[in-house]
Amino acid sequence: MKQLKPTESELEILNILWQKGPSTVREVHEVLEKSKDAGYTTTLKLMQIMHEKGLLERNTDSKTHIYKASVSQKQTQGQILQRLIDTAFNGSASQLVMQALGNHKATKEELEQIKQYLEKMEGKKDQ
Amino acid sequence: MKQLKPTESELEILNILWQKGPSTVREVHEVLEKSKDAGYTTTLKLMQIMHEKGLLERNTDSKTHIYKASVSQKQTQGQILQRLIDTAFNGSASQLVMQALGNHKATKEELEQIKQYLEKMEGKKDQ
DNA sequence: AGTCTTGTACGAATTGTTTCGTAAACAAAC
DNA sequence: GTTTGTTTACGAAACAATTCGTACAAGACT
Repeated sequence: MKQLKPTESELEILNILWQKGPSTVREVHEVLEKSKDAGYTTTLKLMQIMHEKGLLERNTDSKTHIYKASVSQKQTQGQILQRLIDTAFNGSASQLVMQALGNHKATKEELEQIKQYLEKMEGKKDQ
Repeated sequence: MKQLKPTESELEILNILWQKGPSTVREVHEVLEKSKDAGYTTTLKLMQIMHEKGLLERNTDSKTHIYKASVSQKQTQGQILQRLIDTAFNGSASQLVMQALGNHKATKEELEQIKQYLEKMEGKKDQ
């Protein structure tokens, strides 16, 4: 499998497409604008490059092209985390997890959810 | 406080310095070499740039300079995670946590450690 | 002193990322 | 059918990150 490495800007776009599903450049751009200051053609160009790289697929049947992510959210997130764990967390996933929890004040419900998830994992390990 | 944003290569170097403490360029380079293919002067240049940016301090008393990280591990990790949560995890820290746990097959001990950490946090919340 | 080794400094080439101006295609509105 | 608006395409500029060649300094070793 290819090791595609989205840049920061590309990640923002991927994240939007993962949320919204297939979208036009304008739709993506309108979301992007809220958090970022860039022109329409900049977004367009980025998405064209992402298409060349294989990060996005597009349907060009109509004049207005429809783009969608061609990499899965799970897998991409996994790759990024793996790299981050290696480069900044000295290979320790649990260090990353605790740092994320500590800084971030999750709600009680979120914490509970994570705890259940942990128990499920421990259960699997014992079999 | 300034928002310093180490690049990927810079993070690798920071991570080494966080582990080893103050070190010479050669010491850092020798660790770096194991995981990466780059010449000595490349590492040197990187560390000089990091010094200019304020990411590293150095002692130039002797001919061979000694560098150390001037940003804290905790805070830097926190910033990076925050950015990552925003751009790739749609603002959800718990999504990141579960993804990290799921992909990464932590040891039983690590899982236990995280669970204890969670309980401690829940305890604090109730007060 | 002369050679060797190890180090820093500097500058430049290379590569990757981001940004946007401008032009051309196309359709809808007048 | 000409104007107006929306879209894609292309190219180049601006910026940032990475890499390394080369020169020079300093101490260590004959």
